[in-house]
Amino acid sequence: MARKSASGRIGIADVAVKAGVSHATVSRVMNGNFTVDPEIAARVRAAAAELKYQPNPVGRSLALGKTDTIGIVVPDLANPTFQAILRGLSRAAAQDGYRVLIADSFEVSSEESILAGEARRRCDGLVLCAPRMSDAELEEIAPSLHPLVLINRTTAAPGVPSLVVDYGQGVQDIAEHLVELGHARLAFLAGPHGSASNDMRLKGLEAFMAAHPHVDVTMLEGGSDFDTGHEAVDAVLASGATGILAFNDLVAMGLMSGLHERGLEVPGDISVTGFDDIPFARYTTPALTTGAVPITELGEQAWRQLRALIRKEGDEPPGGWYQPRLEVRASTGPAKAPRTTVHG
Amino acid sequence: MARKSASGRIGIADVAVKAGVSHATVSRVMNGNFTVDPEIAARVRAAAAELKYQPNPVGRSLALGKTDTIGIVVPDLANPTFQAILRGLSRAAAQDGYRVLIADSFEVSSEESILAGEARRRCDGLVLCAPRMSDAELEEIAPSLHPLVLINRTTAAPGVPSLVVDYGQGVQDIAEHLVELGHARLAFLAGPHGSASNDMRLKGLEAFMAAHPHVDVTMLEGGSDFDTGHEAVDAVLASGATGILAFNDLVAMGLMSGLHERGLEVPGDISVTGFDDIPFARYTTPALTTGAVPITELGEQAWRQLRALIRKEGDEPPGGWYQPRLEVRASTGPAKAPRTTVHG
DNA sequence: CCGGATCGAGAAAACGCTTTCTCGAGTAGC
DNA sequence: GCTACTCGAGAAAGCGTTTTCTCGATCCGG
Repeated sequence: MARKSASGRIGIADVAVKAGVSHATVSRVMNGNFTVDPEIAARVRAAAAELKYQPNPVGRSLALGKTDTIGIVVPDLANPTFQAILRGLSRAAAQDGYRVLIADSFEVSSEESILAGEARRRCDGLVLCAPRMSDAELEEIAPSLHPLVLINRTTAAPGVPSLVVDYGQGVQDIAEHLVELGHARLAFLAGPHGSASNDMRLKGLEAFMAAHPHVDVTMLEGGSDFDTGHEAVDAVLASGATGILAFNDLVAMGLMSGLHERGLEVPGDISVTGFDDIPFARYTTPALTTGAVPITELGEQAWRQLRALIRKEGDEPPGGWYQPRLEVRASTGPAKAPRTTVHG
Repeated sequence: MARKSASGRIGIADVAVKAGVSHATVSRVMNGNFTVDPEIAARVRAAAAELKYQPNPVGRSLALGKTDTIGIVVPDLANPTFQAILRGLSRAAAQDGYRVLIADSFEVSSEESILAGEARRRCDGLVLCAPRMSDAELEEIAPSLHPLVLINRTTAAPGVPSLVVDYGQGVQDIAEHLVELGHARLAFLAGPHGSASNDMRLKGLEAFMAAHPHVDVTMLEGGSDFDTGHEAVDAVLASGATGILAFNDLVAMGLMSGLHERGLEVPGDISVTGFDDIPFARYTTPALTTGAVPITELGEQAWRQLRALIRKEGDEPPGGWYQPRLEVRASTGPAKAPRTTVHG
């Protein structure tokens, strides 16, 4: 516990002494309570200014029962998608005087739940970003995490808004685009196992395949980063596909880089598409055709939802559903004459 | 104030009642204090488990005078360099049970100082990332921010470790590389005004120019993002330079993209270099020659420094100086026959 | 068998703040 | 001129912990 007094930092008590009033009065002045004599208020303000007094947020939080902080749990801070969400969230929250505490689970889904709980306890609310945990686990802990907003994940637990991108429709749009360009053999470079957004893409592809029985779609194992794409070159070539749907832009970039090393032309030999439309997608060579998701906006929306929950406002429509927009750039083009399997 | 009791959440008091002991004993048990009867301890633990009790971090922070949180202030969260630092910092801090609070100043240097102070008060320490504020201002507020670690910036204020990348040497290495390839006309696409790391690059170039009076170096206005590079195409071409040192990888990527649109070959017509070696640099086409900085490691080191300060250990050597490593990739090549000014 | 040392746990103070409660002083009303 | 009411500010409680203080009980040696 406590040294005799003053932990070095100056507190409300020091101001009170200097101004010759009580703590209570100082607090009242600092919080703009007008039931205090203007002359005294001025004296207090002067004392506070002179001592450069700034209220201790921890004491404040304890008394007020709020921290003016929200938490965000992401599976991988290295992923530009989550960075963008974080950015949007942070900016939006900052405008309302809230700060963001980050918790990176490093894709360890077993830790996620504890991490979320711990983060939540320090904050007034939580954003759970594409959690990898099971539906059952999510549903179980959701109530204890309230106010809670989910991104790219839904739950049966009540009162939890979800912001989700319709990846299923997105991949269908991309696949359609490739088919229109004459590609008859497609390949999908899948994302991480257990990723809900990957499942949505898979479902979308199933729908696509049902609607286009004549199109051949190969499923390939994958991941979510450059290296995944780069290492997938052999598998992609072996598939004989001429139109490749990469899990996201990162994978697509890795793949394009790998194809380039093999001397293959994009889109001359093979068309490549990404997903997300991260800022870099516009500047690859060739510029990447992708499913554009307003990622930063997603973060902003997450804050709005969370804010409504924190303030117990009911007026914010709960959750939201984002449609990716097909962004056609230079990495896709007409299919060549049907290729046979080529060994790289 | 306060409602009668229990704000919904269960507290130490509830556990105490259920276990039939005092708050104090519960606290002792939770904190592994062994001066408590094992039988009672078990009872407390059982009660705690049954109620799913988790200590309130705010109350804990107030009593302990620590928050187990550190803050980081960055000028722009959209910048991959700062993202990487954040990632390294977050990961390293997490391993020691600390969380990271982020504060994005959005390049508004006037806000930086207040932002830093506010963030600091909520945390046990602060990392100030390439602050844009003036030397005087930095030196003035530094003491009130202690424990404080600076990245890419130094200050005369005592007790403030600095982790700085030797951008000056880095650009010199890159410039040398270009000269060795036969380039006699270089151009530097500068970074943001007021950025200390830009100043360091400028100093490095001055040294280079002094050592290479026969090499022509044009200074061009710039910034730190894609668009800066993209928009600089005209200026670059007008300069007649064949070797371009972009402020960082982002600018280089934007520039390459712009050159590509103009039908110019990199490195055939013009060699382009970046700085930082962000993950994307390896995957551009052509892959980007750049000055590689161990950015994530910088974040980790920042935590080590900060931790030493927080724990009041003296054994951590204060600060550090990072040498960029020239990473030669495909975006640089032999100079063509000297070009005359070309209009794009 | 008794006194001093030991030990374990409850009571209470402290962390720094906000807010209710309380009470004295000033003011208006009759 | 005295009561009733208002207003402003100090006292104190409370937020949820940790930790010192205190004290009864146990234990040991003399």
